[in-house]
Amino acid sequence: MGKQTNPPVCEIECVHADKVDELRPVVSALGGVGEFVTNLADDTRFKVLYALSQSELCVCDVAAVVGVTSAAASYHLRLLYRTGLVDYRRDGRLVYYRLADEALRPVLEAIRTYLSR
Amino acid sequence: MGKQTNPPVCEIECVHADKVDELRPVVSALGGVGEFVTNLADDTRFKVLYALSQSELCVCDVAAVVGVTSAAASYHLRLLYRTGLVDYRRDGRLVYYRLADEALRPVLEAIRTYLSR
DNA sequence: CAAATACTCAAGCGTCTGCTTGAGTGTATG
DNA sequence: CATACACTCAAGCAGACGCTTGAGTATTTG
Repeated sequence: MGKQTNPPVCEIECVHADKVDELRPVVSALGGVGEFVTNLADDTRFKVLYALSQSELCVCDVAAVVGVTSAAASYHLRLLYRTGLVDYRRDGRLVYYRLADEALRPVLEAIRTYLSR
Repeated sequence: MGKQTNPPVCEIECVHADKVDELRPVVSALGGVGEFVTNLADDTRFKVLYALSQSELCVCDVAAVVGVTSAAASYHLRLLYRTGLVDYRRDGRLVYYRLADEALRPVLEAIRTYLSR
């Protein structure tokens, strides 16, 4: 028989190995993308970030703007805080969240621009 | 009884209703974000897109650059094709993928800039 | 100090999704 | 025409993830 039905698909670089060799380091340098991109990934989280890029907001307001429960908003805000994308300050009973890094703004704007293309 | 342990958390806009009323329509106008952001979301898919923004590549090359099997690369490329982010051309046995929309490039660049901040 | 409020936390659920696997398609080659 | 190759497809699985729920914390208020 010797019927190799399914070889490992393609083990070597098929076409220009030069291009591959050139791009591979660049792309793997993007390694840390993970946390950041993953956070942008989610619909709700992107909306939260975009809202915060427009104005500092408390959890309830974020929930109202985005259209989820406060618990859900809190869940996402905590996630974003843990990955350093947002920061907060406490004022009495209220907790106000804001973008942690101004560098985020152009990214959000670039995406919004693309979306309204 | 009568112990309301867990009311729906916060049913009304707690703070500035004006801000909320202002932002809500803007944010829900982002509604269609879904497909696009979700596609950017994934680590692998972002790398694929970034690689394609640098050069047209066949599936095997994408796989080699990004570091996944050809089947996995094909899976992501098909996904990206179905949402209109990439396009392809066939040349003999090889299938070359490329960005479908130049408007994507600034978005990818904005993210990369942020990442190398 | 007790009650109310704004939020956080941890556990759990249902769902989604990235990747594998094995088969199938289209193209080139001997 | 048979074989090899590059890629696609569909099914399936394991792990991840969004959101809910109910309890817990910090702060204000009567």
